[in-house]
Amino acid sequence: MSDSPPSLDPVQLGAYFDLIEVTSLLRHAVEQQLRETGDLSYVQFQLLARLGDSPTGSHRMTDLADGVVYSRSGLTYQVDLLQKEGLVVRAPSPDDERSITVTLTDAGRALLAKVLPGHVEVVSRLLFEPLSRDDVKALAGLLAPVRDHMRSMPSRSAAPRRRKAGA
Amino acid sequence: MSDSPPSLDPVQLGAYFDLIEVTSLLRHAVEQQLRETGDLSYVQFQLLARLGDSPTGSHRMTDLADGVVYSRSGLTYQVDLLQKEGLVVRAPSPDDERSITVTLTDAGRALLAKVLPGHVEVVSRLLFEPLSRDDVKALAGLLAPVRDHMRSMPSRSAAPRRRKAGA
DNA sequence: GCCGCATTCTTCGAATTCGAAGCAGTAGAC
DNA sequence: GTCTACTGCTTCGAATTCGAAGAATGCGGC
Repeated sequence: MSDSPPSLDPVQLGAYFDLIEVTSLLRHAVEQQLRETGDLSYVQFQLLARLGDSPTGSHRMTDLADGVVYSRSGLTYQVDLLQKEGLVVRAPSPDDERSITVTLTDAGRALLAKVLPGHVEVVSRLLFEPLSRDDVKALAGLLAPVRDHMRSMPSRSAAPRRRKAGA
Repeated sequence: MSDSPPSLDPVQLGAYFDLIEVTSLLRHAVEQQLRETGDLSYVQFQLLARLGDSPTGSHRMTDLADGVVYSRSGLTYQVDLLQKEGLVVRAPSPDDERSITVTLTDAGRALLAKVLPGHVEVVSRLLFEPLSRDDVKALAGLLAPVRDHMRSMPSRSAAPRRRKAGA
């Protein structure tokens, strides 16, 4: 029940804090750039980018929400906005009537292309400037397993149907 | 004007995406834990933690806002909430009448102590479980320079009062 | 075929978030 | 001393965010 000390290494603590701080600062900077260049929020950009990466240019709502770590209702709201701007289109999925398939339009692709260079520029300048090529490789090698680990974790309420719901 | 290619290395891209994804997932998990254990949002926890770290248990509003990368008005709102809960106290700064000094109360310290173990547990399980001790050291060594670099950057509009505001 | 349960998406209300505007207090020029 | 610009904090309105509840579809056992 208590086989771990109630605190983290100083090194761990530093890594954790820096991780949060670096990401916050990066996000903040990127957000400004996206707002200025394409009037997009960070989530909206992430959604467009994910759709643009897909071979079909489409994804289901649920997969998008999980992908960018966002609430379902929040995603509905954001896709509404994107659709109003003509950047994406909603259509019922062919194989599952419950699902909605979101697809990038040409306008969406164009806007993505318009904001990408500036986005890349900010990320390069803020995140990658102080890192050598090997540093980046090391960072990627460190983060990928963590990502996989987190994605494979039960989402903190995955098995509540386990009788009793005890503890 | 275009001395950098309009795209990132695949390795850079992977590192960037994983960074965002890892932090989003971690934040999400931590948020749930804090909400359940102490009815705190992540920002609120960060604020209490920062105050708890300070030798005096206090900080100026502005420094807190900058520290956690938050808007000034947002910070006012959050400190209001914390004060209503009796977790912090506001007082005018002795040396500068404009500044407000926020100080952690005993109740705040107690709540911090109450949520910390669970917090540490989540971070350990999600972030550090797949990383060896050396991995963590490497990660910290990679992120610290990036943090310093970002903090030293002009905040994207830092020198607009410079005549002409030219590029 | 039919019932119960899970999954998908949306609507709704409440809470949070930000930027712009406003109100002191401070500091430097003169 | 006084004027002007700047800093630190709060108020305000608008936009976003989430979770809970609701409506519709799919899936399994029988």
